[in-house]
Amino acid sequence: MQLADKYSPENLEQKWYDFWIENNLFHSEPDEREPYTIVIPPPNVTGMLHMGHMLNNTLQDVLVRRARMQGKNACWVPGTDHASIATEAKVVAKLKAEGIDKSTLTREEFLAHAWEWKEKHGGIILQQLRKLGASCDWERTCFTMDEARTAGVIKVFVDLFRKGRIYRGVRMVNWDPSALTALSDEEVIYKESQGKLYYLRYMIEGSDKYIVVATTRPETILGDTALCVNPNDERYKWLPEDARVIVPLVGRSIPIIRDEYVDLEFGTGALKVTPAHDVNDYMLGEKYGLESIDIFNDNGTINDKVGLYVGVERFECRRIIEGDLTAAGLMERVEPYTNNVGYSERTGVAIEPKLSMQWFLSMEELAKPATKAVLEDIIKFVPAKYKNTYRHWMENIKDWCISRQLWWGQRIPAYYLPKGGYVVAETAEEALALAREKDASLTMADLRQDEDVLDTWFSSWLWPISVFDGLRYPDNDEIKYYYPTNDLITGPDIIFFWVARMIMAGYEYRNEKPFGNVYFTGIVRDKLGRKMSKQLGNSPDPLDLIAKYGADGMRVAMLMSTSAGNDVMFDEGLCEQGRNFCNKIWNAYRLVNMWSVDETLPQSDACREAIEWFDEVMTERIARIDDEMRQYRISDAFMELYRLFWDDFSGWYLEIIKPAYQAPADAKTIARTKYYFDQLLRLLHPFMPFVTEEIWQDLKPEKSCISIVVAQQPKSERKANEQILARFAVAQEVVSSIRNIRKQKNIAQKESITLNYIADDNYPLEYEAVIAKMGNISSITATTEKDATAAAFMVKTTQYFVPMEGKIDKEAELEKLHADLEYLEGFLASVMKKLSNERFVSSAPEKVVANERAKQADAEAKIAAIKEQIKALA
RNA sequence: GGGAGCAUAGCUCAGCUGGUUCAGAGCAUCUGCCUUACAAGCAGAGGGUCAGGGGUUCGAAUCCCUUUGCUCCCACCA
Repeated sequence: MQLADKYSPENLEQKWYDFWIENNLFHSEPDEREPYTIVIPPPNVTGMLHMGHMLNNTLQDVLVRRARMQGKNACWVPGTDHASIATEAKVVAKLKAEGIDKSTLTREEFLAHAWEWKEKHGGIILQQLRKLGASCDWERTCFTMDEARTAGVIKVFVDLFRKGRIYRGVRMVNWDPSALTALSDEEVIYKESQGKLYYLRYMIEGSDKYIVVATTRPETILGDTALCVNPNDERYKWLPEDARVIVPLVGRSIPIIRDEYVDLEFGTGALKVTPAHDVNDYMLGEKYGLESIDIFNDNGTINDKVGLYVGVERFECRRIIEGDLTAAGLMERVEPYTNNVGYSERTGVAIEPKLSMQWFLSMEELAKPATKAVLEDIIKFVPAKYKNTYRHWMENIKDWCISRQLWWGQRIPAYYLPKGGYVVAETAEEALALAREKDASLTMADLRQDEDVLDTWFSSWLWPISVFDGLRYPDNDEIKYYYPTNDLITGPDIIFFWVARMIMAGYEYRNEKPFGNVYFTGIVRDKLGRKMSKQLGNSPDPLDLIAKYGADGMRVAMLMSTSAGNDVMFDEGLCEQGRNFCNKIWNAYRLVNMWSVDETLPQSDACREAIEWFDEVMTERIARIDDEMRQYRISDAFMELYRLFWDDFSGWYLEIIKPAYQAPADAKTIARTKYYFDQLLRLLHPFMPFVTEEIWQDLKPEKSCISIVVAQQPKSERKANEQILARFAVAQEVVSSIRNIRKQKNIAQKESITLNYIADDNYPLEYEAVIAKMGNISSITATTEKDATAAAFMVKTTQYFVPMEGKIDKEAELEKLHADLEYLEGFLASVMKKLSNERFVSSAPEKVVANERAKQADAEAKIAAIKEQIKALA
């Protein structure tokens, strides 16, 4: 077969992906084999593939493909997340662009638009994953809002409600005035923001004195219902016990309360209390029975409760009120101020703390087994440092606000009764039955279902169970077989949103961990260390990169730059390196493929030696790669393979066995070489699926096996022979020294040379044939004579001479020898210093001391040899 | 404010149980090669006070303390 001299992934990747799908190689059904399961972190249904997905899914695919090749029943379940708030925002924006306002639509009409949007844009991301080579079981594709998943969610809600874990109540929540919904604490991002600190005058009722209060939010004075000072504050001791102040502009009279909550150091030591719009003020309000005045509409404009600034947007109001306060002489001063402001994770607008009626899930009990599982390594975190983060959050866990004032999502299965009260049930029929227990006259028309939907994460947290329909059918064969899953690959940014909650759900609904290991990836950054973002425009389109460098090249780029938990500094150069590696593999195959085989040709010594050595290399590296993979040191494992293929196999092994131009190779060597190639391809396949399949199919090492996808990984079943490896390393060093001499003396590789050496019993010269081949040496001879006219070098304690026929520069040679001598004497001195230290010899382990003695002997031998060489030259 | 982590070659990082894998890899750089698999290649070279200081130890990149600089998470005093 004629192969192009450049590897071109374009057509071939699609060809093999189709081949894998046609042959159903990624599909899994429960059987007698050991299962290996990964559930994908479901991307947003309308999302687009970005670099983070590439990293995450490359890693998952490596693990899944490897497990599959280790004889496990590998199952990677793909799917998407309905992403309640993000998707709804997109649909609202799209409708707006078409001139349709969401508020003019009924719930049903809106949902029809949303589903239409989902059908059109949904799942594109899953198509994109195929380009990467992801070996997902596509038949199992799930959606967090499909029928089975929704049924599971509703069942869980009802169950938790009946267990008393879900409750409804008015609480201070994070309100998103843009999405018009409550958010959980985790969906609020705090950022430092430049603002102002306003010092306002609150006139004391019936007096011309006033108290100055510092606030960052002057517009909230509309909702002030008290002023608070610290009881220990000397500055306010003069205030009468029952003093009251007048809220500026508003004119409302409010009490002064005294509480140690107020920080004496901050501002003026006086705090305005707005129970409806600040979490801490809310607690003060509860404590002192203060009135709570909600001054905002849901969209963040001022409502008509107070009668001022009605309909004005909150930030606009702040600007206006600053002027009005100043005009009224109630503004003491304004200072620039930096403070932390919470923003909505999804819409980016400033969060408004707001009192509202929401559904909550009580977390304390759920957290207990989940905390234990991670702390005791029943679930292993990689890297382990995230255990601390997890523990801290779990031990201070707060109740989860699970209701959202949205339409896109699972509607809360609570039904309100006409005369107050409500029932919770999986279906309207069951709800009616329950309602009738309270009032037999009720009909379906009397029930009004809660308008809210559930937080997206309330479906995602069930994902490892729900993808196997283990909530509706807890005893089904699939869940029993695939659960718990093995590895979860995700980012640390969703450790609370998702990971922790899945663990809680796992214990609550399966009484078992949802996964055995969690591998946390880092964030993909650009090479300057900046987070990739649309705004910065520093995020390359992964599909463009795949088109340019091939999926394998892209995967290599991700693999080379990632270690668990560390951010990835992405550089397009890495893709290039990945592509080059594909090309290297490709060309190595071209080489092996082009040799003709002569069945009668005996195996040369060089070939025999190379095979003896490479057997040990493979044995050793396979063990090392296994070990690294076991520790999830995926990047290191890959790098090990990269060097094995490039340096050891291509750079040494193939060069040694390579026949002269157009000369045939012996059958034995070729067979072994193809065997190595097969083994290497299998090792590489999980990392680089396409190029390995392309070559493997041509190599056809195993006729009965349809694809490398389902071929088995090589195993390391014995210990590598260290002696062979060490002795070959000596030979390599000899070759390398010869290359140096060639370079120094300007002797071309084509020009053959001779080599003499002084035999050394400690290090007998081995792999002579390899040295001869690689060094292009016509004869290697043992002598006892030093050769002053030769270029000399030393490996271990053996001296080598390359005869130069007088081309030697004596002075330069001597200079070099003296430099070596000086170095060795210094080295020996440091060794001797250690060995003459009584305490070192007595307290260091025997092995270490013995090693120092060996170093001493070596150095002494070398020094003696160099001194003789100097004598011979002089 | 609380917690975690990081600092090793120009860049990205290994270095796991203190001691021959101890100062390493890949990339980049420089030099020489268009050598019949691959210039997307080959061969070679340079480059580091292991952030600073102190301690423990026979011995420290590695353990402890400290200073400095950076990152992340949590909390959210208006």
